[in-house]
Amino acid sequence: MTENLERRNRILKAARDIFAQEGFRDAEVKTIAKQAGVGKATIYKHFESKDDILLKIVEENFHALRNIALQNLVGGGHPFDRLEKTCISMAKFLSANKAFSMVLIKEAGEFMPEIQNLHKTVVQENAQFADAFFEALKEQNLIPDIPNQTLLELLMNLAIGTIYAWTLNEERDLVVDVQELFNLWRNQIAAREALMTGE
Amino acid sequence: MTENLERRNRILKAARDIFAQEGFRDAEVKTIAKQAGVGKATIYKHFESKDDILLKIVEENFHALRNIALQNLVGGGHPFDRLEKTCISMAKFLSANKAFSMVLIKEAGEFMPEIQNLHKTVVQENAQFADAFFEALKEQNLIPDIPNQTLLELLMNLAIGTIYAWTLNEERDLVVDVQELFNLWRNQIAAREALMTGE
Amino acid sequence: MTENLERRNRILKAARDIFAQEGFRDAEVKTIAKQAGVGKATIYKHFESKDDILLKIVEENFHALRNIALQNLVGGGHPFDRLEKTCISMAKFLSANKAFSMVLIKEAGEFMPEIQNLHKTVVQENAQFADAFFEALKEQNLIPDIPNQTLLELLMNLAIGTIYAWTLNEERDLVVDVQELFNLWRNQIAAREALMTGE
Amino acid sequence: MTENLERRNRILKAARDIFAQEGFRDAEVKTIAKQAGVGKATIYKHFESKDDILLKIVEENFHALRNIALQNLVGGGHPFDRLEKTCISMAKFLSANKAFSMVLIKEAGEFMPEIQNLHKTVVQENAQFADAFFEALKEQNLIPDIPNQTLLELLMNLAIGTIYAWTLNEERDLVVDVQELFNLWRNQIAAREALMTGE
DNA sequence: CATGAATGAGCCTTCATTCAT
DNA sequence: AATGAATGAAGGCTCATTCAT
Repeated sequence: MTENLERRNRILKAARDIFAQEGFRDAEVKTIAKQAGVGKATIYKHFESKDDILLKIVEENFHALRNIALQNLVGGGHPFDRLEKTCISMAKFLSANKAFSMVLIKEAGEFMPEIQNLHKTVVQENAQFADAFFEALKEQNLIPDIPNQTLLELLMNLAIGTIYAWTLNEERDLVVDVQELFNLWRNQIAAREALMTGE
Repeated sequence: MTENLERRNRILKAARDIFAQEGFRDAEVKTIAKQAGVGKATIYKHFESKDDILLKIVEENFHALRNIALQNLVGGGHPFDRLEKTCISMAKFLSANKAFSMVLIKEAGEFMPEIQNLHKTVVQENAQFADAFFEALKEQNLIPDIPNQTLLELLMNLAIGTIYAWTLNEERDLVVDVQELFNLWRNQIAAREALMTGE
Repeated sequence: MTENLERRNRILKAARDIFAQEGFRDAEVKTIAKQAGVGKATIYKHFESKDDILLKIVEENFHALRNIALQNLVGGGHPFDRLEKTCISMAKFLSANKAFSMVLIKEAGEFMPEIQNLHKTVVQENAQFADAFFEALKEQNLIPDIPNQTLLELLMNLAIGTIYAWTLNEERDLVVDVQELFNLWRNQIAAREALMTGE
Repeated sequence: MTENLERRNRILKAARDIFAQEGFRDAEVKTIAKQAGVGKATIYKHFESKDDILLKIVEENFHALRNIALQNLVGGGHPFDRLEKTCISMAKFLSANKAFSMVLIKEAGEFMPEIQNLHKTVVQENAQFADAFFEALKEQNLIPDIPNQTLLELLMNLAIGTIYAWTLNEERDLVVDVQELFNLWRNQIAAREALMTGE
């Protein structure tokens, strides 16, 4: 049974890689099978169709990514630190699953309604969660006093853009990029603090 | 001959729309031909292959986009205003050519090495140009004193993320989004100015 | 256009032959295409699917067969002679279209509900027609005074059995077989006449 | 060992039913295995291939059918009565094994040369046997004085047609149909006797 | 010259058969 | 010894591309 699971994971991994390299449409089931070291028919024992493989990849990784976000955000400590820790953790996950990230960016929202729904759901969930979070940060003047929705979109767009650029560039390191973003942010905050108090 | 050109443009426009709606791989040449009001074979009189159509779409729009950027950046006025004007102009172009934008986001970097090269070229060109630009802005403390390369990447990522989100969301208005971004920026700068001078 | 029709008929003929030789399920579209001298895709320009080809073969030949029956039955002359002429004509048609006959016998009633419906329709139509016909024959004592339905089934079964045996045997000649059947019948009638009148 | 035999019979029965319902080509080995309550591999312990199952089904039932024919024909009593008893017995066997009958009618002569050979063998055997039989009937004027070969074919065709129609029609009862055929025959003979003697 | 009919390479998926447990 | 998971050959159908009209 664990043998079975291991095989399933090999297929998923192979599919992620192939989808990431060649795109979903261009990827052939035959290639995935070869890369996974299984026969073509075996794939259809584990998944209903080629579409189903993509769906499962997105679903399972989305699930993992959401768990990472939730676990890091709800911890103790300063909200800003928690945000940083969360983003770094997510960046690490995406970095460790670059193939998934590429698939997500490439095929998201275009291929299957299921993926679109997933996307919307996650955005909504995060939106609600982020609301309370932003307020806490604003109280300490750590972020500008602009509408939470605007802030979320701003951060999301920056995040998506950063991830998108990273998927296109072999030499980029997403975790470093994110870390530098926070460093920059901290510096800006510190500079402002200095302006307000120092003078 | 002008008849010919008009036909070619009809094909390009149709292809942009179909590619944007269905994705490059799912789009059928037959559909493009029907939408363009020409026969399938006519398409092959103007383009070498289906791939070639995509390439030409990206090339020509990239060219137009670059021209917009150059024309706006090199003008007179305050560098920050020029940046804003440039971004707004580019947003308007992308907004007016949403199909192209969607195609670019969806297929960029994945499909053909040619597109990747285009992308890199444009980034490099802009990098060199931006260098002088950023320095001017920094001199007036309009942007933080961080490496130009970092700044460029930051802005590019934010831009790409904003565009990406816009392509996925029917209700978004890219020009408005970009304008708000600059408004926010101006407000932040103003707030800091107040801090420095007001006290 | 007539070119198109001729191509369609070539495909139908090829399909009939291949279906007759190898059975519907074992027959490959590729083989039919090769035999018809067209490409595989051309077949799908004329027919929706492999199933559709079979359906069309049966429909069109059923139609022709029904016309033959109707045209011969309604003519003038003695009812018995008309019956004989009709059966002989049908036998000639089946004989000239042995591939169709084999397909009909092999796949009838098993493969598609459409074919079953066709069969029922034809039987019902013939049943109504036959009713009047049998009565005329009975009045002259040319057939036994048993229910028409029974008579029809008897004849139908004999016909089907004769055709079935013919499809399995390369050396048989259906027209000769049917002719002999009628000769035998006439002899029997004559013998009975002799008995009744002669003595 | 008897355990083994019982298993084999379960497989044969299941195969008969599935073949009858879905046709040989459409029937899946998996389905047969499930219906028989055994694993797929077990089937291949008992039979060489899917084809082999069909062959064995036909062979064994043909054997049984031939035994029924021989046992009833060689008994005492009037030849005509023996013929009737034989046909009724065979009809009963076919009726009790409708699945086999359907398989036989559907796949006979088309699928495997082996089945064709079986068919020919049985026909020839019956032909020789029938020869003596017909002569006896002719002596009593119970059948017309036409060549035995013709008579046999006539009867065979009628039999095959009757069976064929029965396999296509859920509501038919083969035994009743055959019985009525003989009743009709007897009535006709009686009527002729009356003509000859009555006058 | 513009066209759409023709084409075959190629894809996803199925299923008879094998083999490791 | 019985099994079902694994497999690859094969088949129906599609679509980018060509070509005859």
